[in-house]
Order: sequence, then structure tokens, then C-alpha cells
Amino acid sequence: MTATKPKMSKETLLPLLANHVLEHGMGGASLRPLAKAAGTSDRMLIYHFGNKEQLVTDLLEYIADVYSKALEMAMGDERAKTRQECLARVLAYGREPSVQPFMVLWWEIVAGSARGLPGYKQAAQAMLAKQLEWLEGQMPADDPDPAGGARYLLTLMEGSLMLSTVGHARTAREGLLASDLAGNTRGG
Amino acid sequence: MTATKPKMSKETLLPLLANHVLEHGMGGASLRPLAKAAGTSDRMLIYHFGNKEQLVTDLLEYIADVYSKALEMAMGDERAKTRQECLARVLAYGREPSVQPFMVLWWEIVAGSARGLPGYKQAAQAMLAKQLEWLEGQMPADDPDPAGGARYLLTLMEGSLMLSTVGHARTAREGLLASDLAGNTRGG
DNA sequence: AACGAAATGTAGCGAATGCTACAATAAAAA
DNA sequence: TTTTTATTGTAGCATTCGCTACATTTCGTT
Repeated sequence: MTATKPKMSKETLLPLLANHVLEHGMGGASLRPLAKAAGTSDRMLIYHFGNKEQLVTDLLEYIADVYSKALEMAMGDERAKTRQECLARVLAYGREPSVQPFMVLWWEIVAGSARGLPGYKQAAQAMLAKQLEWLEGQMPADDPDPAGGARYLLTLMEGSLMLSTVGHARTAREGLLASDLAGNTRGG
Repeated sequence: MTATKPKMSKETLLPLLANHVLEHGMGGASLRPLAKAAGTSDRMLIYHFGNKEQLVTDLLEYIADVYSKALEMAMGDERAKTRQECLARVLAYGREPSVQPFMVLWWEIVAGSARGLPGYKQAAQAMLAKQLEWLEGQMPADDPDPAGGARYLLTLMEGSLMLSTVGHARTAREGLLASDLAGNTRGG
């Protein structure tokens, strides 16, 4: 029995759709491939979501939620000792293979936001808000300005991630070395 | 006579195609709309570029070149007095209405790079390299580390632009205020 | 069991996609 | 002028797109 018929609804569909989108991107997210990935038909996707725009909106919202949950899981209890360590942690997290699909999708979401596509900006804002919340929770306990510092690190980190994405990882690395966060205790 | 027949070639086509793409994005860049914007037919686009992939590659290369030229035009002769002023200049430039279409397109190029689409990463690298070159030329003359500083500012600036793009302009602003570049001489 | 509503399959529509076959014209070379 | 060669127009093909009409099945309720 290959049959798997545990009903079907937005809730059961979204994880499967998200998997497909994380692997193949938003650009190639047309109804038939999506349906195939979810074990259904385009017909049923329209049935459940109304139209594609709503599907995309719901899907992005779901993905943002999954991303938030994943961040919470990865959120260690202990704070970092320094801002530098804080940044190192979050950059290391972004380099993990398991979050790579998120990273690739992330820039599509940013692009969609910039272009004004419906649903994109909300998802981007939600994901960024969570990221910021995470960073604030990681800031050193003795930091003089945790809120501002977290925003500073977020800016720096997103810039670094982008540079790395487009093949300027070296530029990013050298940029961080020239920041006030550099571990410039050479020869230690 | 509405006829405009100054021959037709890649060179004469690319500017028109670029205009269309800057306005409507890469996503909606299909042959017929592109051709219409350039006053031709899809038939001729294929004739001149071979196929769409090559057209996109050539177009991105051309756009990167135009962007570089525009940067050179905007490149003032005098250097900034401080890193802070340097960053302020470049951020102001990115906020100009005339470069807005570039900004929107930029994130699509980044997304394409992340996704590995042919031609995107080259264009992104070229544009970033130029941006970096520009920044280096703007660095204060007495800066202890112009190369590193420029990379640091580039990282910070790209992060800021992204945050602003997705509606976190406030986060970006507060992040910069918490950086070592902040003009923290309040009440001056 | 009978009924009404929710869920699903099958088939297809009109539009858009990248691209091609074929023929006609325009320009250049002989 | 004749003969290539480069350029362009006209039609169309096969595929994919989002979506719909219609019929059928499944299911909870009575």
C-alpha cells in the first residue's frame, strides 16, 4: 500500500510545499511541480488556497514561521562573552549546511520584497524580526547597549552573508577584520 | 515617419532591454515583452543573442557595466574627511531616486547568484568590485587602513540597504548609530 | 439507507513560454 | 547585374502557465 491518505489541508500541504520551494526556489514554484511535490494535483492546490497568490503568501508565512522555530531551537541559553563572539556564532550558524537552503531562499524573499510582490515583505520582516530577537538574546550580559549592538551586528552580518553569497566572501572577511569587532590580538 | 531604423544589433538592443529590465525586473523578462520594449520581435532577439540564456548573460553584463559607469560619474574627486562621512555619502547615493531601479534589480541579481543562475554571479561580482573600488577612492586620505576600511564600510552599507529594502530601515539606522562610526557628538 | 456537503479526478481552456521552419527582403560582393 | 549573404516577417509548434467546468467519490449527519 503506497497510499497515504491522512486527509489533506493547508496545514498538511504547507510543509511539503515548503520543502519543494526550499530546494527549487520561488521562481520555479508553479502549481503543477508544487502539487507533484506535495502528492496532489494543481487542482487541489487551488481548491485549498484559492489562487496562487494566496498560496505563495501562506507559504512564505509558513516558511518564516519554520525559520523562527529553527532559530529558537538553535538558540543557546548562555549569552556570548563579547560582541565579537556573538557575531562569530551567528555567522557560523548561517554557514551550516542545513540552513543553506534558507539562505538561498532568503535572497529571493529580499528580491521579492524590493519588487513589491505580495506576501514577500511580510515574510522578510518576520524573519528579520526573529533574527534580531535572537541576536539580542545572544548579546553579552555586560554590553552597554544590547539593543543597538544587536542591530549593529545584524547589519554587519547580513552584509557579510550577502557578500559571501555573490562570491565576495574574502571581501566580507576582510571587512570584518577591519571592524571594531576584529580579534586583532595577533600572535596570541 | 515614426520609423527608426538605425540598424539593429546587440549594442543597440541592450540599452533598450536594460531599460525594460530595470523597470519590470528579471522575473518578467520574457522574450516578447522584451522585444516589444526594444521595438523588435522575439524572433530577432533569438537571432541576435542565440538563446535567452545568452541574452540574459549579455544583458546582465551590460547592466553591470552601465552601473559601473554611473558610479564613476558620481565619484567625486575629493575624498571624505572621515569614515563616517564616507558611509554617509554612499548611503545617500543609494537613496537617490535615480538609482532606485538599480537597487531593486540588485537584489534579484543577488538572488540569482545564490540560486546559481548563469550570468548572475559574474554581474554581481563586477558590480560589487566597482562599488568597492569607489569606496576605496572615497576613503579619508589619513585612514590607517583604507582597504580594510572600505570593505568594512561596504559590508555595513550593504547590510543597511538590505534592511531598508525589506522595511527594516529603522533597524538599519539604529544599527549604524551603535557602530563605531556613529556621530555620537550629541547636542553639538 | 438517504441526503447534502465536502473533497477529489479528469479534461480542458486561453494565454504565455522559448524557439524554429520557411519565405521574403535588403545589403553586400562578384 | 547576378549571386551570395545577412537580416527580417509570418506562422506556428510543443510545452507550461493559472485556472475552471463538470462529474464523481467520500463522508458526516439525519
